[in-house]
Amino acid sequence: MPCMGEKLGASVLKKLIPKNILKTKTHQLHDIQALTNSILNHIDSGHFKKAVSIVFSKPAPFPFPIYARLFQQCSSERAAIEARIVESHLVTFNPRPPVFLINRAIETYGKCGCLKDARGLFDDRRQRNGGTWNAMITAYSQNGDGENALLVFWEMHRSGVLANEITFASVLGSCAGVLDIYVSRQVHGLVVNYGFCFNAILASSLVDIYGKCWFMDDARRMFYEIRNPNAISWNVIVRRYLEVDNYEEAVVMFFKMVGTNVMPLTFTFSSALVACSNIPALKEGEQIHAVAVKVCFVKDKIVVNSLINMYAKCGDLVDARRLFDQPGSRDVITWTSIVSAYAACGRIREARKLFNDMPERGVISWNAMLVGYTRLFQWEEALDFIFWMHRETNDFDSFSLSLILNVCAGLSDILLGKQAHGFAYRHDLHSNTFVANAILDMYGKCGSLRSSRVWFSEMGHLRDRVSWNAFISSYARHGLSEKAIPLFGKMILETTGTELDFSTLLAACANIFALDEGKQTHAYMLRNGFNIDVVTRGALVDMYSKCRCLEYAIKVFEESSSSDLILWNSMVLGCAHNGKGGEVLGLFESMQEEGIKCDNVTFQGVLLACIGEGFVDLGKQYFDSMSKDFCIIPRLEHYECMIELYSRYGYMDELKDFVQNMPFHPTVPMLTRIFDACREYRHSELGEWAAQRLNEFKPLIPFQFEIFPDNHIDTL
DNA sequence: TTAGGGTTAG
Repeated sequence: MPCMGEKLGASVLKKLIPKNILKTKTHQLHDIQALTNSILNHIDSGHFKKAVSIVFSKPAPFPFPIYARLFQQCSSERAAIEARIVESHLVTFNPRPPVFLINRAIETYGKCGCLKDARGLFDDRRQRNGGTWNAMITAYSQNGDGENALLVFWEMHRSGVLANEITFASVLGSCAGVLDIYVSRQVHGLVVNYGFCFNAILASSLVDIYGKCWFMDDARRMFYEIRNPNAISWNVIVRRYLEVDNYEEAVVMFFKMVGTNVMPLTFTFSSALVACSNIPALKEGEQIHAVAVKVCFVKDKIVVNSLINMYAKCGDLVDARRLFDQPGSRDVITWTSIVSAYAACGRIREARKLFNDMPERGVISWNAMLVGYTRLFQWEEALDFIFWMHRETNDFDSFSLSLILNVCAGLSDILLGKQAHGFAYRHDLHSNTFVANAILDMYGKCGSLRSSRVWFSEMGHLRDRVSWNAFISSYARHGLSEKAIPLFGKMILETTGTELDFSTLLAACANIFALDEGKQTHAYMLRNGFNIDVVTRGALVDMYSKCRCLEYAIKVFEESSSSDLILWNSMVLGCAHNGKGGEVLGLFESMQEEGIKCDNVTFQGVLLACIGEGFVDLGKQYFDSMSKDFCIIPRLEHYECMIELYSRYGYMDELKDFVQNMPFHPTVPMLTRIFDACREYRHSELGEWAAQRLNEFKPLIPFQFEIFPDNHIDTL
């Protein structure tokens, strides 16, 4: 029953409004209500575009929440056309739409990548509040236009509009894109002034920015200012340490994170495992594996793939294989990881068997096999593989092409090399620095100094220190050191005097044993007050050692107390090449005492020292401890050293045992060395075996195949 | 109502 008041009100209304108008209005209201319901039903049943298609069926405004809902749908579906329809309806039937809906529209356009539409709405100054500024800054920031985001932010700041935490989140995101440290520091100052520096999101963004700018001290300081770092904060610090190549610290931070009971993200696991792979740090990798088991991440494909890689790179192929063999889904990355694991450590047959079984292959899978062949100098097999690759796929990238050029260089096949050069040219890969240097190296190793010269000149701005070294080495290889000397002048002109360039120059001197020029360079640096950093010092040690001036090399080395591995390796190899085996072993001991982690180069020096000094048993001990104690997979050169060690001192039984248990077939130089040793020490059984294997090698196949069937462009 | 990090293979 309606009450008296309602009855009275209704009768007054009836008297005031003419009967027909009231009827129309009521009708319209009913219509809009029906249409609104219909729109909402369409959205709820997943037919959002159908909902938008009927908005103009009645010439009247909707309640504001309906527009908000429609914009929200447009955002999540990235539907630009629909967004324009909704905005058009909004402004047509609402002469002054509320600011919050304008902000929604700007956000929606931002999400759809329509920055011009967003800016059009933003530029109507009559309707703006703080949210409008935020929406515009976010729109630019999310579309990778950090510069404009920052410009709008400075305009906002100048206009006296107060920023909030959301504003800074977008602004800092833009700083991370622009990577301008001066601007970033100014924004950091404002975050502090506004009192937002305890906001974990903003502080994590600052950690991210400093890390991306390689200011890790600032990043670390910022990180420790976060009261309760969350999973993203930890993820940022681990990732940033990884990307500045500070792998140890990335691993340390991962374990600190685990200690605080914050659940690591998949991203964090993969970053920490990559860091372990690069050190390499097997024990820590195993501990991360244990954490992954504990928090039930071992079913995650990315974590499993990262674990396989970690085990493989740390030399634990057994565990890598165990993970690969366990039931669960494998993808192309899982397969490529295991193929690469076998190929990289010389077990090329097993790698190939797995490769043949792959359900699908990507360019990286092909490249991984090719890396295996080239590391073992199996040029013929590599070439067959390239032919097969060419038949099966068109997917070649700059990495494949660099490897193909290495194979051409290994085979000294300039015709094939020129075809590869033509292929690079046609596919616009020749301007990639790696490819360009591989082309230069190929011409040098194939003996075409003229082509080297032309290509070196064409490389122009692409030239780097690798190019200079490759170019100058090709002169040295041709016994034309004198002709290389005038190049130094040009090189100095081109690479205007930073320490890095001096190290290039010194490396070039070392390559051609130009002691005088090396000394002059050293003197020039001292006279002109150039800082001798660790890289230059390594180059000086290397140059003096190669030029048989070990006394100077030691002096330069001893002037520094650096623990840089490359510098120590330069000294180790320098002593090894100058027949100072005792000093090498002394340096190796000092490295252990000072906690400097050895790598494969150090062990090469150590094994060379054992050869020089006749320490056969000790050499074997060092060889075994490489993988056992140092997680370093022996490379071809280490196997060569062991063969030389046994051959030179007549340890024929040990030689036989060693050679027949190698994870790959011996190369021609290895077989030749074994054969010679067998003749010298009269070991007919092994000698016959070596001779038989040598006879199996056919002479190099003369050029008869067309890898790249199109006409090649001979740019030279 | 609106922010941050961004994955593994050569």
